[in-house]
Amino acid sequence: MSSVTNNAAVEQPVRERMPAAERRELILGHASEVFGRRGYAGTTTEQIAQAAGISQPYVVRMFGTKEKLFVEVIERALGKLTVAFREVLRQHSTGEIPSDELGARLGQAYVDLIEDRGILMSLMQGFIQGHDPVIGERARAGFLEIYRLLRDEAHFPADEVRSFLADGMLINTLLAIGLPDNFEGDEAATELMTLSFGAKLDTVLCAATDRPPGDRG
Amino acid sequence: MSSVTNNAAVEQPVRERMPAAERRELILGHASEVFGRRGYAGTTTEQIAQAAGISQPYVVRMFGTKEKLFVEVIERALGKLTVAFREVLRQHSTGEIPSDELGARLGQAYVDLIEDRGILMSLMQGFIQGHDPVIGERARAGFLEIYRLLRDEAHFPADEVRSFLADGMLINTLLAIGLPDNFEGDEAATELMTLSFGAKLDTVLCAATDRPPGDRG
DNA sequence: GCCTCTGGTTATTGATTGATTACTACCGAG
DNA sequence: CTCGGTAGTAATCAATCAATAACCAGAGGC
Repeated sequence: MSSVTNNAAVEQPVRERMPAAERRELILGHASEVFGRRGYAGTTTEQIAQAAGISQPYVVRMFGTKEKLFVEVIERALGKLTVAFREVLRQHSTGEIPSDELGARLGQAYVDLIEDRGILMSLMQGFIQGHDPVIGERARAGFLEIYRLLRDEAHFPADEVRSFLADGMLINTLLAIGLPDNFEGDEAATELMTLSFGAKLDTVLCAATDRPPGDRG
Repeated sequence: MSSVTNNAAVEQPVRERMPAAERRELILGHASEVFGRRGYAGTTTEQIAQAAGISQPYVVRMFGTKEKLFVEVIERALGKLTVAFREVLRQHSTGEIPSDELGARLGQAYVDLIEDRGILMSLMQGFIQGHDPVIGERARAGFLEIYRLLRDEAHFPADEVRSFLADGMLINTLLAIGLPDNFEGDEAATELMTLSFGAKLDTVLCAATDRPPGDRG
């Protein structure tokens, strides 16, 4: 054995074997992030592979095609979103949350999702891809699914649902243009973000720069 | 003169020479539409060329690079948006529009822009491209420009501006997922679109299917 | 009638990129 | 121990695409 081989053995195998299901979820997580940042067409399977620390062909083979991977990504994001909402609804149904707080709590649940930016951004990238026959179909269905959930399960008046969704789309857009990462103290940007992100502002700004919460530099 | 030549003269030359400035604007218009539908990375210069009825290299040579073309497209969209808003503000300053109607009129001006879908959609595609160093920079600056216009020139309270922008982003998202073209009578979709597009609903649905306004098929 | 500027075109190329193929390594069961 | 299934990789390919180069045509001044 050469010393090189010895070294390789000593330096901890960064890539270890992993059960397929676990690897799959790991890829989906990284794909969410990359797709969310660069969009469907703007992302290469190679970029996702690098983010996940594996080879490009493995990404493709595990999901069949890039398109199928993307659909799974937005399906997963949609799932996480509805789970978060339904959890709030469950707490409401058990009396843990009074009716006059339900709206605020659902809003809070949405804003909390900002922390995993991949979820909201990849969803938004799915929405913007509405012209695509496959992706668009899922995007529309997903959007309406959320609409119905808020109207029929949370029993919000239709226009309140509309307003709720509008606020969500503004949040998505502000994240998409990268305002928290590039506002550089701009007064208008700060004001708009304060109004839009509310109590979560700190978290949003820290996620951008990797500073601990509370540190305004 | 041969009869062929005569024919050609009669059948209007589909491609005639055109002053550069005019050709430029024509390309920008078609590029808005295609970029707006398929996104920056998802659009090829060839698709834009075909839409504009010219060759692909001509598109590239006229704008230098695909990226520069895209930046010009969102710059143009931003321009049309601010012109529309400032026209309302001008009418307000001359007393043609009372103060208590200003918000509704600005909203109307935005919704009116739906008719040229390329404008709103290409802008949105610019927003979603926020990670790009060149495009993102322009997208952020443009968004904040609109924010300041509404706050400092229309004198809206900050939270009303936020709410106004949120409504706009919802409209953009509904158009992006292609809901007006693919709702197929879905009750929830109809309700949401009615609330979001208001009086412009007819126009939106007709632009989708090329039916004259009023015809609900 | 020639010349040149403007408004185009065709042909081509070098890089990317999603996908396929064929191979290797590890691990647990019998 | 070996055999098969699972978890991967390296090598390669066929398309696609933005960009460049080289060329062509009409119109108008001189």
